[in-house]
Amino acid sequence: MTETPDPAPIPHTGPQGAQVAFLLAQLGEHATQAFTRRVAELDLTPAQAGLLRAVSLAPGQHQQELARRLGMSPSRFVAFVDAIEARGLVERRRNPKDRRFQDLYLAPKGEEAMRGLAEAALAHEEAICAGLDPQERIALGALLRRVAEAQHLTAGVHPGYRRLDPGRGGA
Amino acid sequence: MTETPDPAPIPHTGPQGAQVAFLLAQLGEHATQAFTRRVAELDLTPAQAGLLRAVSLAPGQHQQELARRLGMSPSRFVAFVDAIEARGLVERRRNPKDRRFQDLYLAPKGEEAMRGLAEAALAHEEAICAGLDPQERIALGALLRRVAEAQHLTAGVHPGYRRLDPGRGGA
DNA sequence: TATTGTTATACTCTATAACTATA
DNA sequence: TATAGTTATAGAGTATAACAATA
Repeated sequence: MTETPDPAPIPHTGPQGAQVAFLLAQLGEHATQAFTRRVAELDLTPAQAGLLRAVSLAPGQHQQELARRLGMSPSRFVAFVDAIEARGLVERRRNPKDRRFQDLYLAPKGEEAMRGLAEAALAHEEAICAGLDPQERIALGALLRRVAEAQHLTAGVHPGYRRLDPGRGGA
Repeated sequence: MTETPDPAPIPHTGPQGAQVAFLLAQLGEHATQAFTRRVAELDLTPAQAGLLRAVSLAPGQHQQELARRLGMSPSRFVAFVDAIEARGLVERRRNPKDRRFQDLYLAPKGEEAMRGLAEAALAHEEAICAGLDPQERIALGALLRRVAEAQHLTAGVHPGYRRLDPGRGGA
């Protein structure tokens, strides 16, 4: 009989050969989904949260610059910003020195959203780290930073924005 | 020219509030992409690798059972298996006791692919853990397992198979 | 002429739902 | 009648490429 001999689910990688790598992929996916649900309570997607944060960090960037950073095509970025602007979270302003540019600024409602996002991020961190004591969290953070550094992910690659690099479809 | 005032990229989460959670998301995405490129050298996608592994672990499961485990809809699973069967990696066999079932078995070329995947998984693990010494790898694995356990991810949720839970789009 | 932003078209991917065979 | 598998249709999401405005 077949009767599902082992009910253990199927990781995409052999747990024997790739323990840490698989755990990272699994937990990363989980963390991303959890964050997605959390910002959904603020009626935001992770990409929208990323844009608000980017604009908040450096107001006045123009669209193509932001699109490139978020890994979006310029054409997609237009509709993306349309929706956020329609909700009054960001403002487009023509750059007076070069009227081709549309510079983005945080609107008052956008700053309010940023405060909500900061709270959400804290709660998210707390939820993900549940089960670890403060020392362990520090140790884990340090190890993860080491790995990220070794992988040359020095700052941030904004997971979840791009689908797959078009130039990577090797072999 | 605007000259990109600060070259710092944009994480989707504030690095202040969510250090560990963000690192997990970032590294998980990175690990998944690296694995995707690696199995692409074997002309496989992560989902295909997952199916081969699932069939290898428990031969003779029928399609809907496998589809459910991999988080795919049955209809999508058909074309998915078609491609893998056409390449001679798996075999469909009608279950003689109940001819409605199509049971899946690994074909000889599929077993060969599994050996290649085992090698790839080892190399992948090594690449991801580069920069950590053996003790640190053990420590990191232990911490990650603790987190996974606390999140009730006891075994494996096969990241990268599903796009987003359809029932999760909460307000 | 070159570049930003925008729009329009086409394409890929996926799920929903109808259909066939078996029980 | 109910279930496994299959097929067909429709929908969402995306990128590529054409277009308009500004430099």
